[in-house]
Order: sequence, then C-alpha cells, then structure tokens
Amino acid sequence: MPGKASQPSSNPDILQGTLDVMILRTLQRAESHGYAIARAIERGSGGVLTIEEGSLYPALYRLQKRGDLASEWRTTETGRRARFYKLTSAGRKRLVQEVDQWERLSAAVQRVLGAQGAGA
Amino acid sequence: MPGKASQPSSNPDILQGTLDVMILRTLQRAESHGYAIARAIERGSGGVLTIEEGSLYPALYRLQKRGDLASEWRTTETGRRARFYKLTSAGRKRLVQEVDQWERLSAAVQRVLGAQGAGA
DNA sequence: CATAATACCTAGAAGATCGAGGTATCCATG
DNA sequence: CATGGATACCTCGATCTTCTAGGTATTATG
Repeated sequence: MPGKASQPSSNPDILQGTLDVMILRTLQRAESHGYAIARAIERGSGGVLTIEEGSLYPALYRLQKRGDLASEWRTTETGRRARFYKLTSAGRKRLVQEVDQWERLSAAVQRVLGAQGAGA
Repeated sequence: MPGKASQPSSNPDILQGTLDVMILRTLQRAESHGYAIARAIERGSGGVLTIEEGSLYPALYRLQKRGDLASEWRTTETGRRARFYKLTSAGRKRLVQEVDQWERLSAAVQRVLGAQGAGA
C-alpha cells in the first residue's frame, strides 16, 4: 500500500459525554437550531472541536426525549426551514448539574495526571 | 410519593476515554499491578473517581495488546500473586500524546462552557 | 469457620460517537 | 440552465468504552 502513512489512531473529535452539556450551555445563551449549535460549539472551542452531524442530531433527539429541550420548526433570518431548540426548565437544572459534574470529574483527572510524585 | 426522591441518574464513575491515560500516568511513576493501580488512581483523584474492575482489567488487556504495556506475574510485598505492569517505550510515547490530547480537549470544553457572552 | 480484603478474570448490556450515506433548498458562477 | 457549495435536516450500522454482575483463589482476622 503506497502512500497512506497517516495514523488514523484514536482521534476522537470530542470527549465522550461532553456533547450534551455543551449543547445545553449553547442553548442557554440563545435558542438555536442544530446546524447553528454545531457551528457555535466549534467556534466556542477555538476550532479545536468538531461536531459531527451523526453525533449532533441523535444528541438533540435524546435531550428532547429526556425533556431537557423543546423544539419547533421555524424560519431562519436567511429564509431557511430549521428546527429551533430551547431549554426547558428541566434542561436548565440539568445544565447546572452537568456543568458541576464536568468540573468535578475533569478536575479529578487533572489531579491524577498532574499529581507530583514528590517535591523536587 | 413516599421516600425515594433520589435520582440515580447518569452517574458515570469516570469520563469516557480517560481511563487509559490515567493508567499510563500511574505506571509512569512506578510499576504496579491492577488492583494497586485502581487504588492509586482513586487516591490520586482525591476520592472522586471510582475504578470498576470490569473497566480496569479490559483496559489493561487492551493497552498490553496495543503494545503500550508489558506484564509479568510476580509476588507482592505481602506475599500475594499479582500481574505487574510497566510502560513500554511505545507506552511512554502514547502517554505524552494522550496527556496532550486531554489538555487540548478538556481546555476546549472549558472554553465552550465558560465562554463569556460579552465583556461586562 | 466465616468474613473481609486482596487479586484476578469474563460475558453481556448499555450508551455515545463516528462514518457514510441520504434528502432538500438557496445562491453564485459559468 | 447546469453545476457545485453551503446550509439544514435525518438515519443506519459499526465501533469503542464502561458498567453490571457474576465468577475464582488466597490471606488475614475474629
């Protein structure tokens, strides 16, 4: 096999379990539709994250089914049909919990990774 | 509705994808066996994380199969049989990459969650 | 002897994400 | 008008990680 020396490796676009909370946070700022939510997260991450549509739409469906989001078809400023999502009150509560959870768990990982074996 | 107001909810013990890097980091400090690795991570996290054996042993197997770890049966100080793991040179490289990946991705999530809508 | 702690292992289920496909509309360009 | 790109949605199947829940064996303790 010629060429193709790249390592496909494990190249996750996002940390598993963080998509939901990022969606909720994005919608806390303003109601929005799927495509725009994805672009907003990507921009907000400084271009580090990529939101795949195959992850995004199932996540939105999941969150709505769970009662954290409500949605309706509307028209964008540019005249396109799109499904707009907004947080429900349950979603607002969930957001607070999940942000807290993220802080706790990511700080814990950081401690494990960073913990100095001993002082110099 | 009597009692039982607690929500079992989604209570992941760890952030998906972080177990491997925490194992590698733990073994960078000292060779160790599975059970001790789990306890070390739990201690290192300040008691926040719980390492389930059903996650731990498959992960160790995975990492060894991948070439990041080598292992051998040995006897602990307390006279017990245990499989001791240590990093291979591939494992040391992987550790550096995965720590870097973690820093990048967790910082990105942090930006998305924290991003101020606008200056005060 | 019963129990807890240490120490290992596995099978099956659940859940999230990804890759790859599909549809449709709008707009610019040639 | 034909083409292609961007916008906007959706879904299926595969993959991967973790959890639940079992199991074995040894050592130490009461």
